[in-house]
Amino acid sequence: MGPLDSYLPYLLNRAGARIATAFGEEVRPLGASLQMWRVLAALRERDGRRMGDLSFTTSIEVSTLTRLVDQMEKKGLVDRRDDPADARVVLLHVTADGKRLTRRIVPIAERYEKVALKGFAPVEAQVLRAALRRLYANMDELYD
Amino acid sequence: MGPLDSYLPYLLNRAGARIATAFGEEVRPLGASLQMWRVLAALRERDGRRMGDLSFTTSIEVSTLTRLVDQMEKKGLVDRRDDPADARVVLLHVTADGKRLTRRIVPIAERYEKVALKGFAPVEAQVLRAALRRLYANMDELYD
DNA sequence: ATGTATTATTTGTAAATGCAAATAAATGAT
DNA sequence: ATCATTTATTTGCATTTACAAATAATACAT
Repeated sequence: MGPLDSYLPYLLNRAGARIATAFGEEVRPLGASLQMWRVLAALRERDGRRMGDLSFTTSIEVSTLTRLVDQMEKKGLVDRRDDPADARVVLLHVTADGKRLTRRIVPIAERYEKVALKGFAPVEAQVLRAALRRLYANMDELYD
Repeated sequence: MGPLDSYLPYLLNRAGARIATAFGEEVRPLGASLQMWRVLAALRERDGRRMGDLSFTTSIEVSTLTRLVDQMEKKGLVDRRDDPADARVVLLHVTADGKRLTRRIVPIAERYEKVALKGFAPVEAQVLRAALRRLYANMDELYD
């Protein structure tokens, strides 16, 4: 029907990709990537999480996450520990360096939030966030 | 500050990735991918476009696009032609098969639009689209 | 208690992506 | 007219990613 830039998936991807790229460039000098930031942000909410849990909350595929965590471990940002209760499980913990890095990224993330939402009233921003959550939930229905 | 799922870039990416994946699965049986559909949709708006132009309107990186178009050409969906006015330029044209495929994908794209926006009033959908365009434009300001 | 099914993570492998360099052609300045 | 600069596309290469298979450990049923 309409032109490409009226398609929601396109608009969504385009905007998402642009923010992701810009943000990624911003945190690269700190030795991090967007995905690493996601993991750090998830661990900031709750530390010592299992891989599957992290995969779910960050929306990073588990096999991708494994390799990402490999890198983060090499950089000394996180720590894989065994779960005493279940030997299959790996619990991921932030290190002191990881926390330091997190503290440096937080203000960048906040700035990006501002730049992306420039000209949006607070209500509009909340409406947008709500819409994106709804949209995400709607896609669940396709999995039956 | 808040939890990961209050960050706009995350919400955006998560929703975008989910739609992209689902849509991709849907069109794979037809021998297409999401990105191919983007190219076809752009050519449906206007045929005989140059690579750089297509890259811009589809938001697909030029080098990625080159290889994507290689595949599409092999499948007989599009046709690379020389621009008589400028020998550097490649003009991309849809073939009859490409048009046939496009006609088969259009209804799928429309269905996805509906599924993604289920429960949204038409106004809400338009507000969302406008917000995504604005957000995309806002990111331009970072390139100075 | 033993075998089967389930769950958690990792590894193999192939495809997609993006940056930078290479190629090729046009434009503009001298 | 010739050379340097810019523009358009492609290729080289390294990184990211995802699916599926492999590995390892628990849980469940008999």
